[in-house]
Amino acid sequence: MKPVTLKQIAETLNMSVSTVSKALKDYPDVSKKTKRLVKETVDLLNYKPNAFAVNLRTKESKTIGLIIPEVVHHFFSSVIKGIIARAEKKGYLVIILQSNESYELEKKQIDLLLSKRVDGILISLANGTGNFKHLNDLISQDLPLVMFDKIAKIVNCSKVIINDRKAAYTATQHLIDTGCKRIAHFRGPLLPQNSIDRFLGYKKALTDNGLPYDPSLVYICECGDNSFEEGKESARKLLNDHTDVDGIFINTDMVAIGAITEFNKLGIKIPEDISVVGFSNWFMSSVISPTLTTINQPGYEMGKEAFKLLYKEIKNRKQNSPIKLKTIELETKLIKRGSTKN
Amino acid sequence: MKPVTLKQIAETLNMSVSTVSKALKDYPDVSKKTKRLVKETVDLLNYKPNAFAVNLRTKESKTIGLIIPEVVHHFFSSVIKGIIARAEKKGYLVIILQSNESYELEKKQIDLLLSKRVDGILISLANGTGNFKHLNDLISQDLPLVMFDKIAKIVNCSKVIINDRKAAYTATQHLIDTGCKRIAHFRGPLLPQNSIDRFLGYKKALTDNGLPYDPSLVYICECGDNSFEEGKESARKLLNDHTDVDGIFINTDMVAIGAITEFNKLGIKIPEDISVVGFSNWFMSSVISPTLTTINQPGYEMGKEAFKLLYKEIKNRKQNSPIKLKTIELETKLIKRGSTKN
DNA sequence: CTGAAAGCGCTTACAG
DNA sequence: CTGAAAGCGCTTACAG
Repeated sequence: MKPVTLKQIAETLNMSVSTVSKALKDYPDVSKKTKRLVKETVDLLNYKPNAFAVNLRTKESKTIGLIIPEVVHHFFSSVIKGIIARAEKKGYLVIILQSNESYELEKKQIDLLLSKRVDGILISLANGTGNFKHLNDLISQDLPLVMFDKIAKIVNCSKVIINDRKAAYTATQHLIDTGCKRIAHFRGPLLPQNSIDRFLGYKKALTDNGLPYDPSLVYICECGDNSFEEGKESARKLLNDHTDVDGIFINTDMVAIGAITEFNKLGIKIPEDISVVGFSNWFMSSVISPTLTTINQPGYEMGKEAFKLLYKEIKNRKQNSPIKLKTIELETKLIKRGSTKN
Repeated sequence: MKPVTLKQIAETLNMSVSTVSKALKDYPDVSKKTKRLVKETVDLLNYKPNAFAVNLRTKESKTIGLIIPEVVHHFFSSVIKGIIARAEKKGYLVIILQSNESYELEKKQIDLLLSKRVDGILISLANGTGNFKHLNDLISQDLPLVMFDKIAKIVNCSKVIINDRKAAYTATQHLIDTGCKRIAHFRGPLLPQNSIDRFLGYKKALTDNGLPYDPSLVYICECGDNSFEEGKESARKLLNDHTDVDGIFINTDMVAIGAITEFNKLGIKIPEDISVVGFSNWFMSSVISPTLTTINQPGYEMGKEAFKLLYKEIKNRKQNSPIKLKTIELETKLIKRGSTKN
């Protein structure tokens, strides 16, 4: 059963293809009667415009690309949900690609999306990405691009972020306020901007409060991702290296939960012996024992805002309106729970 | 900067568009020299075929649609990962849509994908879906369709499933084998086939072991999804209704973790007072305390297999080969942990 | 108000 | 080995 075409509608009605097309698009210079007739026949024959032809003519696909480091991840899957919810409302579909934190893959995927002629791209950078030519190429080709969460400051496009530095400062300040004097930091992998910013916030909170900054208290993740296992391992290392640490600010809830699990196993009391603050407010952080004090990171909203920005850029480009790049900073919040003292 | 077209390549080389096109596709009747020349120029000008035109000619989009009840979900996001990994290898892109467990949305999304002319559709049914006309329509339009996890047995298409009934039987048997005599079941929402099958497996294990089946021990989720809150609530209800229950088989790990959290809070000892078995082997089940005995449900593999089946169908249809529908049943496994007696 | 025509950028059967 | 031509199914500027 071949799909019905405009031509067939035209033939059944003894009209020209142009008239049928215009009737369907409610052109004002088509008679009411014709429009009615066309619409009836379209319903009757269950006509659906051939998207391929429409794309070719309009040079639009009504599809955007999304590149994300990892799909199986509480925060990112919330972002995805926000993006596709918003996109669907505006009639856009979302092609999703996973970079696995690899720069090489990310580059290839940008190319793929480009050759598919998506109308725009949303991206959260891979941890491995330290070179931004592939992104600047997009911009010079005038393809709307919005970065979110893991961004590169030097790339000249719209962004949706949180203030990682400020949030990390707040988290660390909370540890200090609840009596911690010797505060460690699990900072995650080296490259991504948000790891850097969270580290800087941690450091600034220390020095602002007159506490010495000690690099040996900062644990870097060599494996490249923020895993449960990493949390366990860093926790063990920390106990081995230091006996006086009374607080830790951890880059990500998943890692924090790993650390807590390990501390529980080793009989370290939280928060009595060591207080812990995580980051992201993953659902699980309210479930483990003790519950985890953390920073709420609004994933769903981030997805929504990122799509909204992209949509505006696509629209402006179509109307040749000037494009003003924008960086939206979403609010974070400290969620106090059982892993820190009252 | 407009994208480069075949025509421009042809002009720079003083060739016809046809020759350039054929050279690019390595037609055997084009001279080596021409091919070389064309490929050089293509690289030089950074030519990328216009996907819209290619789609229109070949009537293929090299894109498939994926409809999934919920993105923010450990099991489903693993499936997504498996699908896009496999799809990328075969040169297919994946458009992802979320039905929010709603039949109406699911129907609309099928329509959307149809009008986008995707090459095939992968779907896991919404809990709200009790009517299958929208799916049968796809089949009668000859669009490749593969269902996974939450399927409808009566729809005549390829499927990737686990044997929910058998897995539930194993889970319940394990409770019996470890000494439980009065076993409850949190069965989740009413409609989906896998809830039904897990319930049937539970029931059969009871009767096969000479234990009475008591409907008052089966808790149905009214809210329609399997949530942490539901687990807490059902746990409370259960304690209120019954004092002699010594084991529960729970539909999903998320719900089981809710229940365990509630039991922990109320001082119920697991597994001494009540043993608990979950379903899906979510990462978190190895982290909570006590760790959760559960059934491993291979999400990533399911995604991979589902795409492989769809790919084969797409290929066969192109070659007009006969299409043989297939149902793949993936292995599940009981993972014994701390929430059941040794 | 309606329709003929051009064209989007490819692919491919056909001719030479 | 190369190229002219038709056509995929639309949209839209233009003519009448």
